[in-house]
Amino acid sequence: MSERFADIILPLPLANSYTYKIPEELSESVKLGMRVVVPFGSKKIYTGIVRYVHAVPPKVSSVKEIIALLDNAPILRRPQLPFWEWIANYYMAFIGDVYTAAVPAGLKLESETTITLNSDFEADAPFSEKELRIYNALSDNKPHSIKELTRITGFKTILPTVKNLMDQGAVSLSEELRAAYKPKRLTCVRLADDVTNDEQLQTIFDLLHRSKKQLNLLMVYLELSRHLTKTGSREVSKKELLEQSGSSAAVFDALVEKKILHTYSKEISRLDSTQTALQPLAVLNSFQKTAYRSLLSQLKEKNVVLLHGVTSSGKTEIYIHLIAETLKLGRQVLYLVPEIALTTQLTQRLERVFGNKLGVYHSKFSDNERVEIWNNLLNDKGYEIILGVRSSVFLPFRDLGLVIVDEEHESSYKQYDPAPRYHARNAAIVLANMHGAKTVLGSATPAIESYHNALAGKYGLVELTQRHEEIELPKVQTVDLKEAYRKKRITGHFTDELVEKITLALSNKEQVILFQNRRGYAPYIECKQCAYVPRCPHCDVSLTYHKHFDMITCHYCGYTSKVPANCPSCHTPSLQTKGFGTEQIEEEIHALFPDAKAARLDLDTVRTKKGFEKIIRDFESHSIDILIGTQMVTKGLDFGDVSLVGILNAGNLLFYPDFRAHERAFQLMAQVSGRAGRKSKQGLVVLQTPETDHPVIRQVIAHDYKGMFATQMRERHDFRYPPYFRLINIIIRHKDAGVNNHAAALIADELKKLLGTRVLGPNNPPVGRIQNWYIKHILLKIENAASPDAVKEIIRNVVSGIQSDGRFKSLQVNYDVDPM
DNA sequence: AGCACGCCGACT
DNA sequence: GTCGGCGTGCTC
Repeated sequence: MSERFADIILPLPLANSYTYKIPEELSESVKLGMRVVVPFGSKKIYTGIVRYVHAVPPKVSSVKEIIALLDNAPILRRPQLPFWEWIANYYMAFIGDVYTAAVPAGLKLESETTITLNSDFEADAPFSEKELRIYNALSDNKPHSIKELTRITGFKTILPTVKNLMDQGAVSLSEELRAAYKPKRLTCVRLADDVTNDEQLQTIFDLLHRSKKQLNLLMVYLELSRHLTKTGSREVSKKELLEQSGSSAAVFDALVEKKILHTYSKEISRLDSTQTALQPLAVLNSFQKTAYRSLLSQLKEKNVVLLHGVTSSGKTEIYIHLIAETLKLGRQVLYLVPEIALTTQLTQRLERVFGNKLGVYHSKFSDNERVEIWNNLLNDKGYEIILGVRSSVFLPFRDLGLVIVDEEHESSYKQYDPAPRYHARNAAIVLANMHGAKTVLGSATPAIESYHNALAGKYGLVELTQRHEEIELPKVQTVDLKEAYRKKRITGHFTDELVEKITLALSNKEQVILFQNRRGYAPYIECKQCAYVPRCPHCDVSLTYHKHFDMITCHYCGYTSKVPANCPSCHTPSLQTKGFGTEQIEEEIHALFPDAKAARLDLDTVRTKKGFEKIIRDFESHSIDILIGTQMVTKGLDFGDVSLVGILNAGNLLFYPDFRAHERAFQLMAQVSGRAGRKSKQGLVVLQTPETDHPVIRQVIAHDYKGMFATQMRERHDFRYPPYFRLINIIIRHKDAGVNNHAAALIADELKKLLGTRVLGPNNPPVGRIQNWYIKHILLKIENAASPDAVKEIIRNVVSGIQSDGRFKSLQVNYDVDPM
């Protein structure tokens, strides 16, 4: 039989795929989408994905062999590989980076790759010296990683020898690699088998009449297990029993010893599937019904429909009805949400209706939990609905019928930091098309692009203008910050008007949300003598002050230092904090309203999965009166008793050097305003701004999304921005500022020769140096009619031309397609 | 990404 | 005279 080869995707930022020989014994079993273990370079072993199987030997002198096949069946399903390829191509990313982002780490262990001795091995030929050394190193019967073996034996390259040993059957890859994921187990308790009726139970009670604690524990068990009621029993865990009864493990052990209780181990899902009774679908109100019907009929015509519904119009209820319809057809649903923020309240709502058909996937989950979701989906164990953030577009769906992208305007759908720089909303639409599924985009303040697509007929459009339960849209009142400062009618960052309204709300036992967009306004230290500002030694930014630790930190590279006692420049003790963030607002609130309970909701207080939920619960239960937050408070949280929302400084939002600044400012202010208002009482928004007459401010006051849209479309057209043009940002980095400038200028010149005025720059990004890498940007504005593929090809050619120039060897070039 | 190879500074 | 710094190129 002829030799077979496989092209393998490696979890590395590499442009080319690598071809390996398929060992004879695996030639029948290696299939697309399966995981294989391959050697790469002199030392490393990676878990790769089979992309193609073919008979064409690669044009290299030596072809390595696949070491092992990890799967009996592919871990990727039908459209996943083409979907990865689409992302890599559209977003100009390496497919290896897509693989890294898509598959949980537990499914692609690499550096931990370990080797174990086979206990039943019998040698039929003597070992070579090298083989023996490795064999001996493993003779403690513990798994050892390739790295460890290299260290122990002192050999430079041990892989071929390890491979020989594997071929002889002496050693094999440890099971850890195959089963990196271990199911979680839980110790449960039940009554001994021979206790079947009340009479026997009575005997046990008599037996225990001297052992009060044991009797008590037993009673708690009977209660928890509902043994005494007729309506079915439930399982009780040992942990739960001990907690509920307050008993010690000794008391428990005594009952087990007496063979009254019996323990057993149970495999449990790490993902909470609380067994609550399912609720039927809620009845839609008449506005929702109309919208729902319109949605259904438009979904027949269009693949994508935009649901534009004001805050609190009950979009979620409509989604739930759509989900139920999709499930009836036996198809799956992907429900995308921007960040963890939404999931707390939403999970409960969906779980009440769909129970354990719901799987949740978000960034705070451990890798084991991610692997569990992946495997459950892959093996069709349960999940029919996935509620998840951005990266859940990569899960192995069997048959998607519906994709919901909630708060579709949210910029957190765009990944920036590690490549691939993909937009989950747009990628989800492509994924849905690959599945033959429909997509519903939902927002109270749609992205300009989405609303444009809807008006242009590319998407369907359904508008919901009525809030449920007759909640009126809030009244928005502006306060002129400039005037307040001039007339000294301001304390810290609170104008007299805002203080007055907060006082009123608190006296009515109503809750308050204060919004402070910290971005770009982080607190920093300044010398009041010489105006010196401490800056990061590796990046072009000033350091952010953290009062809590009394340290200054760089948000780009993590550089941290103590605050110097004296100014390093003029040596006087004149350093003081400047700017303000939520931390300072919280402090001012404590000074202004010492009796009110205030809490902060921002990245610092939400680091843990519990942190966010606790703050939200405390606010829901009125343990907190005032919630101070960043954008996080805007994300779809519903609280019943918020009567007042304060926006501390709209100027921070309006004067951003970004073509989306006004759109975002409107969205943020509209969304945070939407938190105000209760049944039968109109909410109030106090909007502090340096410019009360700014068009965006006027549109926020009037709740005029369409006005904002019209203004923005004019600007986008005049200045050649999306949705009229596509943007591609080229990010050029080098350790040497001069070389970087030179290279950027050459790339821009070359591109201008080919693409003319579509090329802008090189520009200086807001932060021109990060971790000692100097950065330049070149922005391309491509008309919609042009072929994006052709443009990307031109860019790649120009850049590779420059990179092959000896002067620009260590130049780094990255791309951001559709930058946010 | 990570590792080896290769060419220039501070040490036995 | 060597050890080791990180710049550069390659990995099927």
